Amino acid sequence: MGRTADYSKERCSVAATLEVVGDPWTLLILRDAFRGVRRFDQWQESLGVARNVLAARLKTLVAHGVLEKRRYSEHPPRFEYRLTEKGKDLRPVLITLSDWGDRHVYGEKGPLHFLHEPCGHKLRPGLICMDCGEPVEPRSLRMIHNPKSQTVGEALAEQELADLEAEAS
Amino acid sequence: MGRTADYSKERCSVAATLEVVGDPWTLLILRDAFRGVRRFDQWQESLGVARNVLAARLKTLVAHGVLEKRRYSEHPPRFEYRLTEKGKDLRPVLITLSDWGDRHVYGEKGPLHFLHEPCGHKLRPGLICMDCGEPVEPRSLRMIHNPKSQTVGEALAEQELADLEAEAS
DNA sequence: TGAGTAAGTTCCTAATTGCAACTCAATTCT
DNA sequence: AGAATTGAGTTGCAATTAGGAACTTACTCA
Repeated sequence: MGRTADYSKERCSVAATLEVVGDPWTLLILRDAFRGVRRFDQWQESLGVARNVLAARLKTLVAHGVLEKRRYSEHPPRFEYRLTEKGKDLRPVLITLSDWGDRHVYGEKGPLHFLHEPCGHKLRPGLICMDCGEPVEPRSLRMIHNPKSQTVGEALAEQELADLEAEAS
Repeated sequence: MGRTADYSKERCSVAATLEVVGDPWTLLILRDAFRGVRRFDQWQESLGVARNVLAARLKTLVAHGVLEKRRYSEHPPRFEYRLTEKGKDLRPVLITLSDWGDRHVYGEKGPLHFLHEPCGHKLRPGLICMDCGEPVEPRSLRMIHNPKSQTVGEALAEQELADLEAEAS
């Protein structure tokens, strides 16, 4: 049937996230959004992505509540896309992706990095457990998987309903 | 020309990582690898991915040094795939993806989570700066982008050379 | 001898991406 | 005033890719 990967029958939070941001280009669109890109043509020029694909991606990101579409000019009707809080919460994903690319593809000379202003260093991110404050060691984690929970598709549908209700109020 | 997203001309560590793990299914293949999956048919059954696609993904993950292919039986020739150190370093990416899905799709009732054994809580991951130890606040980061650095394609090519030399020695 | 398993490969079809050109509404240059 | 430009897409077509199922290869086990 040739459609692209469909994770909606998985029961997994990783798959759930990928169902929203896992399409080709989507994460780079979001990277640009964090850099301040808000308009169609800025993305198009920055990424060189096909315009129809960009239009489709923006539409689904808006549908999932990651970006918000706003009219910023009435008279020539013009729109911009801004990260919602939900979208901004994806920053750690971008940071960890960037860090891996830096260390394993570019070998410390990465072209994109984050400056941590309080200390003035290039950010080397580390994960901690917010409950005990300790750094997360690989050995200290157990992966737990509850096969009885909702599928990604079910959870996304419910999420959309909740979004609609929130808007209505 | 209809080929799927090609990030190799970007100059960006995020794009670099996605060039390696950004194909459909790849991150779920890695998620399973972290859960202990090592064999072709285990992945095939767990994901329901087409076998040709799975074979192709495993091949590129091995080529990029994220997985290692080992023969675990001589006589019926049988192979398994294990995460390399480079592959294990992707764990923070999976953790942040999982955390976002948990919070924004499943709403705290996620089907997959990580148990932090030292403190016994479900892991709520937080990012810190490893230089100063402070938590990373969105406001405290500046994104720096050096447009003169290598493209993703150049860096990956160099990386592969380095891998080959390391093997030869 | 026949069934079963692991790890793929091959073949075909259907979706999707990529690309370029085109639309539409309004604004600015000449 | 008319022409060109800008922003934000849409439309149509060709080239790939993913999906699906069957087929191969090389053994083991009953």
